[in-house]
Amino acid sequence: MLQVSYIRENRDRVLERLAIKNFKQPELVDQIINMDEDRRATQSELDALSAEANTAARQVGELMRQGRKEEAEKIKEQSSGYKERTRELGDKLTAIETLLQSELLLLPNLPHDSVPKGNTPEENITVFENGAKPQLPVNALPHWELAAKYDIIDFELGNKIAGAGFPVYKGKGARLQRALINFFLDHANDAGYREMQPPIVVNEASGFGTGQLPDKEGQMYHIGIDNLYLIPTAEVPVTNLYRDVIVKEEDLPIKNCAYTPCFRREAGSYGAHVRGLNRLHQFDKVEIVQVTHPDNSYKTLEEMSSYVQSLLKKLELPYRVLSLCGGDMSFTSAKTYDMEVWCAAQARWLEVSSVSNFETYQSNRLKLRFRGKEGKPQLAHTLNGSALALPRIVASLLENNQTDSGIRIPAILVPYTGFEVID
RNA sequence: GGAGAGUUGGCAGAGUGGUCGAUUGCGGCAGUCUUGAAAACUGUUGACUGUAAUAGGUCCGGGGGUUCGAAUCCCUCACUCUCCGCCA
Repeated sequence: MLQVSYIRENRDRVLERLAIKNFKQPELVDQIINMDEDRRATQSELDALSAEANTAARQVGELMRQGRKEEAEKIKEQSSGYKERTRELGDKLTAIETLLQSELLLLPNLPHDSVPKGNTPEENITVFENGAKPQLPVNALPHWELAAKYDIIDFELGNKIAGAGFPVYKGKGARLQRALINFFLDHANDAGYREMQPPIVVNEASGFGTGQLPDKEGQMYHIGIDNLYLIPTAEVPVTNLYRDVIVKEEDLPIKNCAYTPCFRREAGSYGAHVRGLNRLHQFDKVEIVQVTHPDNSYKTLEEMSSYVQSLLKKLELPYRVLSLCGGDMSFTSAKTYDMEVWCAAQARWLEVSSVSNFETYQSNRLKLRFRGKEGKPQLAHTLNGSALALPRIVASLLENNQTDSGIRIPAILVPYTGFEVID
């Protein structure tokens, strides 16, 4: 959520940046500014009235103490009207504030100056590409067929016990999952990220804190009886650890990592692009999250991007890095890099990580602040990224590394899997 | 699932209708002392809103009520803890 004070003081810049994001309702900006003016006027009116009422009440107390009952009674009578008038003004103020809040929630984050213009994925800019695409034999198989051939991932069984999008990993397939999780966690720890193991359900307040609620309610699995949500990403519980927190400036940056399963309803998805592991309702992911000083967040974004790339290099996967254009970035992000791996048999790039700087957009909602040596608490910046999401990494490993004698496991993973080939 | 207790500032913990945004202790910060540190002593120390700066206003789990006046009384919701039961 953007800060009203910032919008008020930087109207033209806000409009200009929103245009980069292809925002369709620029008129909201002026509406918000006007509403805020109205809010402040009403607030000061109410404040003045409350001050009067407070003074009168204090006088009554003072007179009673002195035993001057009659005078006290007189002021009491005069004061009886305050209640209704403050209530009226208070109701008006609440109404304005509620409306203002709901309009503020409609404004996306402002894209950083370095974010390219554009509305569609085609307009994203490839900033880096690494690794050669493997040349596969003509009889190469897509990963879902490889999964069946080697009996390592069973979509049918998952279908039977849960539903589509909930695969069962078997034997070496299951061990590969476990190996990847440990590989990712170990490297994140080495890179200074403190491991957390959060709940995989969250309450409503947490859903609001990171912005999944109210707008993405339908994307999460909801446990109605207890009013809890299955997390769509570890970002939600981990970032919410710092909700309503004022940290010390010297404790920044805070670096956390977490492995969790992730649950997404993916309502409305269909077609060949969601086959096999390409899109699932439940998948595993290691997430990295940072809370930084505003001065350092863009340097941190580059570091996180490099870190994710280092994992892809170690896994020997061909990948590219995209700088997302304004129109393709998520609502809450100020700048995003997507990492995509090449899946040779499908001949497609698949997104395996998205690294974003949210600047103060999340922290404003979360009330996540830091306090320096002097001065008032100010909002910190938050960033997060996948490091990494498993299914598409597995898809890419299976497709790219298929040979006549089985699927080759990259050397870095062998200590984790305990085997070199899936056959 | 049954019964009970509780929710106050970074933490602990007072406060049961009127100078209470809140006693006190710890912690933090600054100073005195010291070569330096510790100890001791002194002072200081919540957030939000608002103003050019003052002032003013709001906040004692959330919401509502009673009252001239509510942290304090009433209603309601949420959450936490303890004991019993069940159980990985």
